[in-house]
Amino acid sequence: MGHAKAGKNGAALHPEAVAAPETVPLASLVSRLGKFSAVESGDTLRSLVRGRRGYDRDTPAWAERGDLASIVVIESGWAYKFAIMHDGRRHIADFFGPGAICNWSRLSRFEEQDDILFKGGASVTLLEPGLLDEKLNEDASLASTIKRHELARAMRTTQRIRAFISLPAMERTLLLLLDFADELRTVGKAPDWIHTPFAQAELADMLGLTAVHVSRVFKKLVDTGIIVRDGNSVRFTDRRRIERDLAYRRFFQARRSP
Amino acid sequence: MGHAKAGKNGAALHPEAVAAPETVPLASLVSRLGKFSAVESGDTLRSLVRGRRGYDRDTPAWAERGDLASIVVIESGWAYKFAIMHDGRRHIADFFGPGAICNWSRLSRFEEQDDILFKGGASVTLLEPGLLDEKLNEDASLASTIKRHELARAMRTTQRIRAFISLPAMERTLLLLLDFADELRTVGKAPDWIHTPFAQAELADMLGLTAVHVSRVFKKLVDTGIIVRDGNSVRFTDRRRIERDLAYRRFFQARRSP
DNA sequence: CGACGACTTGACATCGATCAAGCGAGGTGG
DNA sequence: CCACCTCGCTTGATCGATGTCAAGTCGTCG
Repeated sequence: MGHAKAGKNGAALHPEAVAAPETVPLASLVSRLGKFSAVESGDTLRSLVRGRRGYDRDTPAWAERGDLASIVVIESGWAYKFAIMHDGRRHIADFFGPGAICNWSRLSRFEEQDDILFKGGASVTLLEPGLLDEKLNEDASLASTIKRHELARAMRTTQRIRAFISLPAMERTLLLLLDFADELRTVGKAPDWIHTPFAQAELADMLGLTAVHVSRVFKKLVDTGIIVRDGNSVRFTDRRRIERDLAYRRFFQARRSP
Repeated sequence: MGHAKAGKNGAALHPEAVAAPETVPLASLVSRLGKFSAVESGDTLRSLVRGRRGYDRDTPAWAERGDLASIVVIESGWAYKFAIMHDGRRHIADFFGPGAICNWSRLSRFEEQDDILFKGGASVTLLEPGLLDEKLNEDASLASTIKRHELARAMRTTQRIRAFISLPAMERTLLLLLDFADELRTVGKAPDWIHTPFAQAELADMLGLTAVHVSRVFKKLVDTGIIVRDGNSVRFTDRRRIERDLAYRRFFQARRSP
């Protein structure tokens, strides 16, 4: 992941990371929510749009400076939530793929004071927080859909945290890759090839490892035939088996066509 | 902690762990909430009590079997939330001291399917979930108090998770001890001596370490003069310094008397 | 007294971090 | 267009941190 072939802003060179700017806003989010409800919620949500924004290079947004006053929804590309620790290390607590809501949750409405970094090539839609709350109070079906979506994220995070605290590096890394695949599945892609624009140093800050060790873990995973790499992307040779071995629980199931 | 001197059910021998059975129910919880609001909420809460229960030895409660259908509030003693991982290891995700609500949160209302273990000597009060929701909808001030209390817990957990993923064993352990002190502070104790009934094997399952290594870490902390031990209890020689070094954030402040 | 559980300690193996060097692709400036 | 720089990744050598296995101590409980 983040291999040199993809360039400095890896995502910018990949079609799925720059496709969105001309599409209808919130397409990714609406597609995600469709996995949790048959009700079409696009029009309601689109009435809350306050603006859009694209990032051609990695761009941090600082909570303190009010950069995150609007609700941010990823249209395309990726972002992550991070914090600097007392020893100077950066910890990345969560990541966001297309359709994810970065800085709002009805489950835990308190201020997460974490900052967010938008990866180069990402584009986002901004929503009005007050209006969203209002809509959700009116529209119980939409509220319940969003709640189930948030719930799935929360449970996936719980599963990941458990692994990152207790398991060795290889299993942590595999589980993170499975989470990436899960995140991609949310927007209808059930990709063999898992692609994200994250650099190994960023993976390290998610995993609680060093970048050097992440590199070695990937090498070992390739050498033992567990994954195949092509530039920025990764493929499991037998994903089912890995999921079984790790007791991995999927939270974003592909939905039968209605 | 959990040193042999305290016996098999460590907590049972310590006065603060067996004091409650004859006191008014929910005394610990009400005392905690007093840190977040000047409003006295004892009578309202006590109207929800469905029963009480004491544990003379370590007792697991299985979510699957419906053992946790009521809301469980610790009167005295300790408990923790745990799950068994795919490799057979046990992970302990959170712990509960006197006054804590074990299996309910308004912030994240979804089912945490974790099981709970009540340490020997613990006694708990059971509340009616439906009634609590009802009360909170009626009583905005109580709802806001409880919400702030839950918020403090959530933020403390976030801080702990970060440390447990990224930091080495010694710092993890220190932070866990500070969290124990924080939990004790919630019920008005601002103890020099931090006392919990947890065994080293349990600390290990919280920290993502082995019991043997926890033992060595404690030895090193004593040898370097950072902590002093007396049987089951621990005291920091300079807590302020440790809190500063770890950038530890307290969430349960001692409240000025009103 | 004997069994047991929790903790301790030592020897050793493995995992992961650190430091340092090198490589290849892009980007930049001459 | 080429020379050079930077960035992300790789690799090797080495060190420290942590896990594993095994033996031993010390209380408690029956």
